[in-house]
Amino acid sequence: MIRMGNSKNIPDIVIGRLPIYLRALNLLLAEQREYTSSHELGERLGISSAQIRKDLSHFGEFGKQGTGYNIAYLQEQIRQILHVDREWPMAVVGAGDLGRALVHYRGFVPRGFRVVCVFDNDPARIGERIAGLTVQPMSELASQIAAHRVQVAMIAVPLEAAQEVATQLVEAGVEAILNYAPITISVPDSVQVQYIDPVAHLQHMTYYLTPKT
Amino acid sequence: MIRMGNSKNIPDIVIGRLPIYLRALNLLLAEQREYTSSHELGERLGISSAQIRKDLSHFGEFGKQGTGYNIAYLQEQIRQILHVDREWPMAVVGAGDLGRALVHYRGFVPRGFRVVCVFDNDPARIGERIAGLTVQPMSELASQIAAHRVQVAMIAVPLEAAQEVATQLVEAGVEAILNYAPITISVPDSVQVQYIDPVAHLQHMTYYLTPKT
DNA sequence: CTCGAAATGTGAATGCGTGAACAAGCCTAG
DNA sequence: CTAGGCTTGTTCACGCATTCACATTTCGAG
Ligand SMILES: NC(=O)c1ccc[n+]([C@@H]2O[C@H](COP(=O)([O-])OP(=O)(O)OC[C@H]3O[C@@H](n4cnc5c(N)ncnc54)[C@H](O)[C@@H]3O)[C@@H](O)[C@H]2O)c1
Ligand SMILES: NC(=O)c1ccc[n+]([C@@H]2O[C@H](COP(=O)([O-])OP(=O)(O)OC[C@H]3O[C@@H](n4cnc5c(N)ncnc54)[C@H](O)[C@@H]3O)[C@@H](O)[C@H]2O)c1
Repeated sequence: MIRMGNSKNIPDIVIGRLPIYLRALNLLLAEQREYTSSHELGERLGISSAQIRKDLSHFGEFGKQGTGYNIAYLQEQIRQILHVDREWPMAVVGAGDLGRALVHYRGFVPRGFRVVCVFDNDPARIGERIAGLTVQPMSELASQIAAHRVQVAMIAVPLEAAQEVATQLVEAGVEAILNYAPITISVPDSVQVQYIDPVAHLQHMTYYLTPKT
Repeated sequence: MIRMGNSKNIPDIVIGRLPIYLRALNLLLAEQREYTSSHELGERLGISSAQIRKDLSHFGEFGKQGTGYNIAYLQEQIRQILHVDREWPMAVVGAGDLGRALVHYRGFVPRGFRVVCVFDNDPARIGERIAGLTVQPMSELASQIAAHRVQVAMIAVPLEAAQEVATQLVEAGVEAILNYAPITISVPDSVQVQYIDPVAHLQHMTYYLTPKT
């Protein structure tokens, strides 16, 4: 059985680790390496080798006993599992400091994503050009998202506007949202949402610190 | 017993949720609300009310039966638990697109953090002023971090440079690092590390999506 | 060709986190 | 003052995730 449990219900936490494995495999490839092992990967990532083997075993048998994993092959398999063996067009809403950094970011394309449109509601910003894209008014959002077949969007507007923007994105057909505004948004269950809040991470760490001053 | 288990070993995953609770309390306060309940918080955050009550009970008894939680009081308690009832000075390394957005970001100060210095190794960038700060050369890193009593730093350099920068930060005395470069870094166990990799979040979501084209 | 070292994939055991349920306490309405 | 509804803090049971440990396979050295 080449591919067991492919359509089974894989724990979400396992899916969340696959991008980390993929990141590590990219680096190993860049180092001209051909084979690696669950032990080496675990070492680099601070994860137990048993966990890596078990995670991968949900999707098939990618390794060889005594040898380990062929890096290029495993990388390709994980890319297929995560559906990043293609390029996802993305929309960015909010062309402020963060939004502009995201549009400029060259790290998306090599990993399966490309920003294809950017929106703002500030008349002063609309029309501005960022990395080859023109900032569009919100009135263009629905039509642009449809035209570019956009399923993935990033929200980079102030928190007061985040919920409304999320609603507009969902109505336009977006199915996955990465929200940078520090607020939990409400969307239909069928829409994927992830959050990035650097302050939450910082506060998590300061719990363990003793103030110096 | 007013404060039970304060020094006990609280599960790390619980600590990770406290900033989310804090974020929600900030919003409720902004809405002029005085009391809330575990049920309301759970509703807003998509978390079960039982979990919220259990998480909080690790640190003490902050609510009143029949009434719920006083928002301002609970907020203050969580701020103390997380040690953000003060302002942590922070360093930013890397004054590129992302680093500049971080230095400009006005969301740090209201939640307990302030960027006090920023570093880069590009001669063209050194001396540049960003939001009132001057970009410093890496040779200044150790002395500046000591002078400002910096314990927390953010890494916003290309991934090739991230490990070396992390090592320098640790040597300078930094105890917590928020790493934006998409690579797992190696530091002593005594140093806290958190990662932000938007692509990892995006890839996590695309697993659940069906490509439209 | 044989042997030993290395590494996978997987059941079994352990440990941890989550949700259900409830006794006890608080507040308000009447 | 009392009754009823609401909410907390906590116990318990369940289920999920992680780690352990090993049979099995592969490779390379001698
Ligand atoms: N800058 C950072 O480093 C950083 C880091 C983490 C999180 N964030 C979060 O990201 C978001 C954006 O941050 P920023 O620093 O870029 O802010 P910003 O103020 O520079 O940019 C926000 C942009 O959103 C636009 N906007 C406002 N309301 C809008 C609406 N209803 N529809 C469309 N566009 C709208 C504004 O015109 C502005 O251009 C904020 O929620 C912030 O908390 C920022
Ligand atoms: N721009 C984004 O939206 C974004 C999003 C997520 C993650 N990231 C990550 O954040 C990091 C920075 O991204 P960016 O877009 O700002 O890149 P950038 O190239 O614009 O900026 C990087 C800066 O780091 C400086 N630098 C390089 N090597 C250094 C060293 N050894 N010491 C000190 N400074 C050094 C460079 O001079 C440059 O100014 C990258 O690792 C990137 O993958 C960026």
